[in-house]
Formats: sequence, C-alpha cells, structure tokens
Amino acid sequence: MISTPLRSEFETLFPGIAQSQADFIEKFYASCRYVELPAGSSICDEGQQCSQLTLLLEGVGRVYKLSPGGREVTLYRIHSGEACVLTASCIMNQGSFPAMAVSETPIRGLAVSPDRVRNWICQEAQWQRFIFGLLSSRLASIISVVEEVAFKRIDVRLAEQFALSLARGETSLQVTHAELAADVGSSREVVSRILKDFTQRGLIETGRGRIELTDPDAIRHLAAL
Amino acid sequence: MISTPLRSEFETLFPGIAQSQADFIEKFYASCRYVELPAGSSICDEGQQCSQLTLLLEGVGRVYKLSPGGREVTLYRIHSGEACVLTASCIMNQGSFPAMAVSETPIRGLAVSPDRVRNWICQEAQWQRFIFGLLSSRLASIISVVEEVAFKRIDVRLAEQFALSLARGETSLQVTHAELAADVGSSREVVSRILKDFTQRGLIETGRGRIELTDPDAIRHLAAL
DNA sequence: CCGCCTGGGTGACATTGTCACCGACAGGAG
DNA sequence: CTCCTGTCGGTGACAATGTCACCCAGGCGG
Repeated sequence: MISTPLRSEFETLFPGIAQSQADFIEKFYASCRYVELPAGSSICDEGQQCSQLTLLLEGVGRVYKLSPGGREVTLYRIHSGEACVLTASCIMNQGSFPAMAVSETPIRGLAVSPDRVRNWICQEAQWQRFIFGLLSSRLASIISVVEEVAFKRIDVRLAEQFALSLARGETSLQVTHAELAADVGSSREVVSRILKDFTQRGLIETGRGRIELTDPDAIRHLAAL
Repeated sequence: MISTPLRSEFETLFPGIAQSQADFIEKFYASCRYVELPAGSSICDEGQQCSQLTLLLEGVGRVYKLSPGGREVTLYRIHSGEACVLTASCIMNQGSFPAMAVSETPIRGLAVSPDRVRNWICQEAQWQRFIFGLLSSRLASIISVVEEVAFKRIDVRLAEQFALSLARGETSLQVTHAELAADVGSSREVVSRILKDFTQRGLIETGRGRIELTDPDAIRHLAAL
C-alpha cells in the first residue's frame, strides 16, 4: 500500500493520472508497488521481457543501444513524472525490449504489472491518454536522434550537450569523455580529440572527470549549427 | 460513401478494424474518404500539421528525414494494410510532422480526419488496438534505424538492402545510386565507390539505373555482419 | 547537330572510427 | 609512506566515410 506523502508526491508529478476517477486512483494505488534502485543498476537488458512499467518519482534513467563492438548511443533519458516508453511499447505488443536501460542516479518510483497496464488502457481514459502521450512524444524524440546521428558532426553534437547543461544553469560538469562518447554515439578517442580542440579554442577547460564551460556564448553558437 | 468492393478490400487488409462492432464499421465508412495519389507526390512535409490519417489499400509510401545539406535517411516504408504512425502520433499530441513523406508508387487509401481518429481512440477498442500497434511497432523499427546508422558500415547496410530484395525474389533492381544513398543515409559518391567494389568482387553487375544481384549467397553473407 | 539533364566516376581532402599503447592520477593495502 | 591497481585521458597510425569539385557518357528534345 502507498503512504499518503507518497501519494501527494505522485499526484503532483503525474497530474494526468491524478485527474482520473477516484475509484481508479484507489485501484491504482492498491495494485502498484513502491520501488527504489541505487545509481548505476541495470533496469532492463536487450531482448528481455518487461516485468513491470515504472512511473518515476525521482532520479534519472538512461535508455541506450549497445553495439557488438561496445559502442553506445543514448536514445533518451527518463525523468521524474515520466515512464519508460519502450517498456510500455513492449508490454503492449508483447515484444522484447530492443535496448538497454540503467539508472544514472538513485531512483524511486511506482511499478505496475504488465497485465494491469494492458487492462487499464482499455478501461481508463486518463491512463490511456498518459500511455499514448508517452509513445507519441518518444517517437518524435527518437526520430531526432536519427537525425543527429545521421547528419550532424560530432563537435556540434558535443556542443549541443553542453548547451543543454548551460540551459540548466550548469557550467561545471562531472562527466568523463567516455560518458560523453556514449551519449553522442561515438568513441572516447574522438571525443578526447574534439575536447582538446575546444580547450585550445577557449570554449572549455578540462580536468579529470570534469569539464568547465568557460565560453557559454561560443558553445551555444556552435550548437546552433 | 465507400463502395462494396472497396469495403471487402479494406476488410481483408485491416482485419483488426474489421473485427469491430458493426455499428462502428458503418460509422467508419460513413466518415472516411477514398483517396488516390500518383507516384512521387509529396504526402507530408517537415513541420506541417497532419490533415488526415490515411489507411493504405495499395502502394508504398516512404517516410524520411532530410538534412539541410540535402542528405536523406529513410525511416520506414508504409505498405498496404498499414498507416503512417507519424501521422497518428502528431495527430494524438497535436504536434507537427517531424519528417517528410512521399509516395514511391501510386497510392490508394481511406483517409480519416484527425478529430475522428482522436475520438475513436477513446471509444472503440479495436481502433485503439490498431493505433497502438502502429505506434509501438514503429517505435521498435525506428530504434533499429538508429542502430543501423550509428553502428553499421555502409557496405553492410547496402548488402542488407539487397538481401531484402532477394527475400522478395528480386535479382534485378531498378534503382539509382542516389536512391540507395538516401535509403541508407549516406552520399551518392560513397555508394558508387562501394558498388564498384561489390562489382569487382563479383557480387553484383551494374548498368545505368539498374543493379543485378549475381551472387545472392555472398550478399546475404555480407548482410549478416 | 547542339544543348541540357540525369546517372555515374574520380581525386583530393576533412572528419570520424579503430587499434594499440602510453602516461597520469586516485584510492586502498601493506 | 610506498606500491598496486583500476580509471581516465592522450596519441599516432591507419581505415572508413563525408564533402567538394569536376568530369564523362548516354538520352532526349530542339
């Protein structure tokens, strides 16, 4: 059973679902489970069946593709107030999960079993709307990943990553070259070379596992290409 | 209004929808429109709103991303018995179409207006299942496009295209190097160089706008990488 | 015959991916 | 403290790919 403070946390993060009929909300709380995961734990692996759909209360998850050669591309991240679409998708068509998912930070959430996800879709308008919104918004975001990977130069993609951090007000990042490479779907060596170039041009300063964004305007300008 | 032969054609191609209650099927026929398009016509452009969802009776559509520099990647093709998910997606979240769509062959289909698509989702179980199936199956297929573009060598991707043709029993293709480049998201020059290599290795023979697959086993073997 | 368009070929160079290997640094064990 | 070990980052060499500029061949309508 879900405690009252958890309920109010959930209802502010998932307003769409909170708008449902009172009896559905009770049914929902009665049949979901509170889960916690430490940072860095694997949530779902390629080819697995999904055993639950988790609605995130706190933390960040990353969904990515892994190549046989060990390279990665990040498909998208899941933040609080969202849930993993791929999980939803493979629950709906009974397929297997076509990617990998890990927790980047400690995670808390409410987990729902696959058969309830499926049943509620047919019966509960708000729930249906929620799942639909997930699917269609992620579709667009994954298409933009295709565009990025197929058309954009890596220096521009790195600048875009930095610009995202700047937009969150962060000018000092705790991130390794390998992590950046996994995000943009390249290799560590290439990222290192480009960051060296950025440093020489005065855009950033680097340390071990740390990057300072010293010229925000130039970074945003490069990202705008 | 939709004629009887068209109805039976539709019902064999879309068995899921044909299983609905009789009154919904009547409502459906009463409110959709029969459309035809010649080959090569633009169906939807980047950034447009979607004015209708078309269920394909015959023909092939191609949905692709276009880069500022003129390069293309094919995201997926739509065949008879399917509909364009992106249209569905942007109808559902009221967003704009994030790609381009053209007819590769002459096309015939039944078009439904956006507000009906939305209303039926909430009311008709079979229709809902149909739209859901579209969204979740395309999600997986677009993810595999990301994988292809990010990880696979272009010669392998071309071999995969040829292997698909072989699986359809075609050994002689009417296709230009530029079209192949658009499919795999590369440039014509690169495709030309690789096809020259394929020719020297005896996998194919080429003519103007024409490719013969002379060594199917070797092609399939290369595609399996 | 000429001009023009499309399909295709090619060389030069920039960017990116891959491989092999090195050095620097942090944190714990002794 | 020193030594070990694992992580992080740097680098050179080479292969694959993208880009640019330009060429040539064939077809087709004037």
